[in-house]
Amino acid sequence: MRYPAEETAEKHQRILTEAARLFREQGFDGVSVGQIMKATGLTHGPFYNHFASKEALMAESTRHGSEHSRVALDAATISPESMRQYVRDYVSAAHRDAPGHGCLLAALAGDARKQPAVRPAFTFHLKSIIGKLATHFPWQKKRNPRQQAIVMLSAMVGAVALARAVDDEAFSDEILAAVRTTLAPPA
Amino acid sequence: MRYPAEETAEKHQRILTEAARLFREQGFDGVSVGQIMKATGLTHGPFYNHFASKEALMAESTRHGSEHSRVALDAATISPESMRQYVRDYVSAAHRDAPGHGCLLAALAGDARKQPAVRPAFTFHLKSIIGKLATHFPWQKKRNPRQQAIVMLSAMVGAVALARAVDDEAFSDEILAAVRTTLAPPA
DNA sequence: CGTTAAATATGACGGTCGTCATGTTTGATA
DNA sequence: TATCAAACATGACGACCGTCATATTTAACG
Repeated sequence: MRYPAEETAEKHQRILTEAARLFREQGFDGVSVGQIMKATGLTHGPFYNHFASKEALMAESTRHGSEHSRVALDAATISPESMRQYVRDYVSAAHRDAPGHGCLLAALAGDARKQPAVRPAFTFHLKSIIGKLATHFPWQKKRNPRQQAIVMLSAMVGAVALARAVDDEAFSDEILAAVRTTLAPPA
Repeated sequence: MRYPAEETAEKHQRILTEAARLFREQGFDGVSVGQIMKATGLTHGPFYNHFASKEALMAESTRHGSEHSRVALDAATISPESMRQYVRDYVSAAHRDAPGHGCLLAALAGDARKQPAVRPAFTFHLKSIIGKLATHFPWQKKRNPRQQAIVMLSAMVGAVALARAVDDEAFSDEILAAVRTTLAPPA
């Protein structure tokens, strides 16, 4: 049956949203097309009415997630304190425990290396985040804000990735606390 | 044919070594048992004469790679300058371009999260590296060496992971240079 | 209003993977 | 020396995956 254009567009967005979540939770290879379609309430068949291939979906869902994340960071640029809070929230147990709703960079850096189709979107996203951090974070030393932003974001991404990989909750918390208090000590 | 015990032990080690390399290059899910056996010069059959399952191999190859890496870091603890050089070599283009011969943490952090069997070895390795860094790196400020070590290693791992994921060599180099010169500026 | 084609469900095909079964060879052991 | 079983090669089985084929329904369009 042919469906109204509005419903079709909604389903398209739902596929993108569910894919972005599942990919961050389980990795690109850890999720099948069928699982994604089931998560949207459809069967596996109509997938190719919406996307050319799984690769194309990976790329597009990365762009989709990137846009969402960049909007969130933009909201934090309104004040120095909200920028510090952004960093604290990033390097937090809540973010560690919700990869499906968290940052692309921390969840998919390892996968992006092996997926040529997603690397352009991943690269664009990383450049964008670094640029915003360099411009809006309240740096103590005024020299080399871009270099400081790169180091800070590397530590943020590394800390969350390691905290997620570790099998010892106290140790995981220690990693997050160390990086969090170093980068953005509480007021 | 039954083979001499010595040759069998050699093959066992070769499987471990090749698996550790391939897993770091392509991820746990990106390498099949058959590929690993082929890399050792055997067919897929005898795999189960050496390991109980692919999961068991993942865990054991992680322990194997961990031991290798810890020996390399121990060699660097002989002097403050060699510790700084260790950090410079870690955050380098050479390391970025050779994941198969590089650090477990940067190559497999994302995969370890999804593989319960490898998380104990991964956790042990991370704790070990942090402990050695905290003890032997020539910190400027004498306070909280462990916290500084955690932040430093997070930035190292994050920088290499991001530099590998990015589709722009100049940008990738910039990430490495920023973190390298911040953490261990050349003498 | 009649025609077209888009979106869907069901099902199937080829490939890959982890694992196991089987037969064979031969070092190790008693 | 005779027996045992470990290590190997070949092959197969069942499951899953990405993709495509087909038929059906019906919104959209001329």
